[in-house]
Amino acid sequence: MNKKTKPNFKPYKKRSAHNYVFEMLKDYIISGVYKVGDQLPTEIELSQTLGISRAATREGLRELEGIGLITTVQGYKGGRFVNKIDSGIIVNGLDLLLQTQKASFDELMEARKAIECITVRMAALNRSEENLAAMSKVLNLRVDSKEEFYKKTFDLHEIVALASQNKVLFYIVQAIRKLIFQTYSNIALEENNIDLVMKTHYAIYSSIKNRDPEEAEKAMIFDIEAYRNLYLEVIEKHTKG
Amino acid sequence: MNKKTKPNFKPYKKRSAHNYVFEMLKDYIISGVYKVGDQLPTEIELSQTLGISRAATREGLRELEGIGLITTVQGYKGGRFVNKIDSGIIVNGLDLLLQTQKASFDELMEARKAIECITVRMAALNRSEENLAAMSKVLNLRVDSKEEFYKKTFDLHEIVALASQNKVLFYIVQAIRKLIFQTYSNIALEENNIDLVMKTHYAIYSSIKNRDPEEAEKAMIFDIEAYRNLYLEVIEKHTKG
DNA sequence: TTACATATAAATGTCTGACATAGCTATGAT
DNA sequence: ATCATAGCTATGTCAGACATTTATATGTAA
Repeated sequence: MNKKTKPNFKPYKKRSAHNYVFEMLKDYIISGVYKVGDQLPTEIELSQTLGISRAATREGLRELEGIGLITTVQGYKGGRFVNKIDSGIIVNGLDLLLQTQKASFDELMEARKAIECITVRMAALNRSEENLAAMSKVLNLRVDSKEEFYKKTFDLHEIVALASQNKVLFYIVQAIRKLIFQTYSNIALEENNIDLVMKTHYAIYSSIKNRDPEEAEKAMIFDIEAYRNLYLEVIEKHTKG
Repeated sequence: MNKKTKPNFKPYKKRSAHNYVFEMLKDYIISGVYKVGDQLPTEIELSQTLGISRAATREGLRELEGIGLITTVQGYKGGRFVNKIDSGIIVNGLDLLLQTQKASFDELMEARKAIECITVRMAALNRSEENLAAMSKVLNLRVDSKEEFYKKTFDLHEIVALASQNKVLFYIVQAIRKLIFQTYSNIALEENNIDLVMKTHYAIYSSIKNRDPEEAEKAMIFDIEAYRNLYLEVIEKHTKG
């Protein structure tokens, strides 16, 4: 038997201590033993229970923190707490990726348009009555500040994506939208722009209600391009002023 | 001034030691000071340079490992090495998300179809001559094993996504495809299936060459649904046998 | 010469135990 | 009532020793 082809038998399952902590807690969190908001055992408890030093235990916990599964809080009543697992868990990775690969604002908006358009079409075909009710409720909300209006906009798009009845698309749309708003922040809407956005949102709602994918897509395109243009205008002003 | 509204002034930027290590190295990696494959300074060097204990340094490194930026290798010629930043960096997060939210195989395939269809349409409109040449080269490759055929299939879809000229879509398509193949592994293709797939791939290539988005989308749908059906057949057999 | 065993080197991995710090809570003085 | 303070409980940090891993170099025997 050649040296090169000799199989490299490894001892049965000899993981490092820190990795053991990481994998074990990850599994517990994924399988729901620890739920959102739950506090993990303290470092000391964990290390004593597992027979692993505090240092190695902390390394495992730090890796969990890296992938976004837990949050660490120092001080009295502090500890490690299980995060909610939502689209946020891919936003950082996507951000990192697009930053290093130097993706442009236009590419991001184009991708958003492409994906959110197909999503709104599916929403028009698959929406439930509850989805409609939720959209209607959000549309009829009175808002008193721009912040509330942004929130309302975010919520509406979220329900639309949800109405597609496809979780994968839902989370991807959410992630892209979050990334756009966190990277390029919110534009300063003028009163007349608010009116325009509200009309467009109502058009999206109507066409979804009428199960009309063509119209829904048109309205969505209009909405997204309006945002894009507003953003570019603001940029324009800034670079000039 | 009320207690509740009293601003909580924090000392100017007092980060924890481990977080300092994490952020600093992250910035260096993102900005390209450390490039793909580069070895970071050893723990000891880092901790001595920064005046931070080895334990805290290791925690920061472990967090970097969590987000997928570096890989740790033990032993002689070991160390910490900078990873390639590609779609892989979001695959784990997406996997985690879909696992906990219990997204189905069908939802994943449907999302893939939706996104890869719009991507192939854009490819048909935006493809460059280089893209065509790359596709042609892959299509004409002789393959001797199923593994090589899988690789070939993967490469073709990758070039198609690239031809859309949109990095965001490219990475999202890649991430979804990787997730599908790593989760549901590869189906056992029969000889006649290979022929079918090759014909379909050629149809995708032709329609992109002809700048025909409609035909390109049709071919892509055919390709994806064929894969889906083959997979379901295999599952069927397994549950019966 | 070749194959195999062994030593070495250079990195990460682990452990212990002490002390520092953060931040909510309760207590007591004004 | 308000403010300062001490205490509690968690994480944060440190120093220093020793263990483990693994490629490479070295030596040894067939």
